[in-house]
Amino acid sequence: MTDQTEQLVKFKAEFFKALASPLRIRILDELRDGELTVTELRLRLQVEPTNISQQLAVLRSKNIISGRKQGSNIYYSCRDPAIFNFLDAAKEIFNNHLVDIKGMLEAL
Amino acid sequence: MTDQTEQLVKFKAEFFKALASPLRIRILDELRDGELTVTELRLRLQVEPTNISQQLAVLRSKNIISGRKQGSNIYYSCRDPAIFNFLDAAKEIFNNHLVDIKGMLEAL
DNA sequence: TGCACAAATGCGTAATTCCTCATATGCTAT
DNA sequence: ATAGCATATGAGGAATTACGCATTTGTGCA
Repeated sequence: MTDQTEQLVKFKAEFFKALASPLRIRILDELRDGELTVTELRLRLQVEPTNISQQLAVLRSKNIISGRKQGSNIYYSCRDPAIFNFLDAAKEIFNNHLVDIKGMLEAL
Repeated sequence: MTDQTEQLVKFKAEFFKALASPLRIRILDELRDGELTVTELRLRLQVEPTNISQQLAVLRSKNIISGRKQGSNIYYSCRDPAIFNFLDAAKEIFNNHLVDIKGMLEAL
């Protein structure tokens, strides 16, 4: 395995890790329709602003979102709409058969 | 947010978490061309068999791979080829602009 | 039965992650 | 300047994860 391939695999893993959090997925889902501030996110998701900030920092560090500063607010948005396709593709895989969603729903 | 949506988000996160490991990604890449045993995987990846077994257990627990027992060997394979499309889709996103691959390659 | 190999499991430790609290920075308006 | 809001950052604890080692289970063969 070459160094470059190894680096690429690491980057892939980092990318997946960035998505591997319920709160971060919910944040990204909220950003589907456009940019939002921390305050708006916190109101919609009912989560501590500090927590929102930290998860945004994770997504920022992986270049998944970016912030536009205006006044005392920062408007966050997704850098690449392909991310949303990606999240939806995950759902497709669930629907296929990977996860026993049927069992999950029945258990509720 | 309904309970069902919340559960779905958790499942998504779990799924991404399963992919968020360089070793697990490498294992899946090896399984692209067909099933392999732990021994074959360990020889190809140069990793302790225990470690391989553990990562296979993670992938198994998320229903991403499954094992077929034959004699004293267990042949592992990916349950859904869509997984590979999924991994490749991640690469597409990198190529777009999410991760600064160019900088990464130059740093080598 | 006993031995050798394949694979899984349990345990211990170091590292990481999530979340909360407290504090700091930056902007706005008075 | 000072007060107040928006956001970020740092420290801490609880929970989770990764990896190595030792042990166990299961299979095939002498």
